[in-house]
Amino acid sequence: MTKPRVLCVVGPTACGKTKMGVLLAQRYHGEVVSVDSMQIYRGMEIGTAAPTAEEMAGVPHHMVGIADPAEQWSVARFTAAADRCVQDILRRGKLPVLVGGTGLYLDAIVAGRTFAAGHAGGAVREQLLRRLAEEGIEPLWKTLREIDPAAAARLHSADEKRILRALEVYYETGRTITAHNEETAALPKKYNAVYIGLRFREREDMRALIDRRVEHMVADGLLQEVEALLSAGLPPASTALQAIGYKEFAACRRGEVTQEEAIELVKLRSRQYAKRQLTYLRRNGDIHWLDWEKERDFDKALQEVTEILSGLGLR
RNA sequence: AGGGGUAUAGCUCAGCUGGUAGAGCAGCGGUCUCCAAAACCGCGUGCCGAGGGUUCGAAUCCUUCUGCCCCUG
Repeated sequence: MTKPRVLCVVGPTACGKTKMGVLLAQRYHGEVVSVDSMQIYRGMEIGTAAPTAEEMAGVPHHMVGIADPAEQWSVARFTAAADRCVQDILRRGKLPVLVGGTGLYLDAIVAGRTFAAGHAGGAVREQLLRRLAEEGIEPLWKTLREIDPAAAARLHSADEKRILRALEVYYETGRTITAHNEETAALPKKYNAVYIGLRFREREDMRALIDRRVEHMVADGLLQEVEALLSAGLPPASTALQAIGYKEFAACRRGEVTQEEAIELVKLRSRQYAKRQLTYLRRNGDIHWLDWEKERDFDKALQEVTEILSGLGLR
């Protein structure tokens, strides 16, 4: 039995994934599944550059603006929900087009990866956090070294998040995270993914576009959007408030930075984010990269992608 | 015009009494299996403003010039 085919559009922020996703969905009779940890939240359209109804151009989009920002979504929850969308699209005989800025999420969906028990807010996690606050990370890291030496060796002793998670998996399941990871990594991928990557040949051109885009967001009312979100009374630790643009303007509202400083910070964080995305994607050797020269030329890009895909038997 | 101060990495600045320089931020590279737009790790990229002098040896001391800042007119 052959694995179902899915099309993936990847790349750093501001490189045209949204538009390319729509063009490809139109061309190949598909539907878009957004794979973005922040676009999933409602009321954050401007700052996350979520596709507008106009940009969607009639193509069905999934996983965009469907969650309350007060909710805590995570990789596990997201991938489970997104995969249901993918399955549904396939069942209806259409092509899933996964458009994603969140590399980990996309990988997890394509691999059909499952996550071990335990999650933020869980009893075990809370207890570990308490231990962290009281004792610091050293004792926790040493504990991990006892129960899962491989994980302790792999993780840097300052990596609190992953050390906690590794311990959590052990306490929740009685098995080490190393064992769990080895097992899931050995499973065949769930989907036959074709990757199209968008990026700029020159980093400077990407930066210029990011700067321009942030200015547009501000002009389009990013501040008001943040205001609305905050006045809705989000828990301060919300995942949604980790989004670039929101945390900076929240600081602006608290009077910690001026509006000008907030704008510059958003630009800075955005380009650092884009760099991390590029790093993450670099290890995936299956990506068909399209490099923009200065400006984005979607007509030309779509033509190139069509050639690539027809070579793979997609029409 | 006179007096004082300052000039060191892309930026802000350290560098005591002489031994060819180091922090933060930025930048670059990387890790990533439940907060991932997150978290964590690694890397210094330099004609120390220019010229001259003292010295075995000058970012450091002396001097001239140049730029910037402050004060007095």
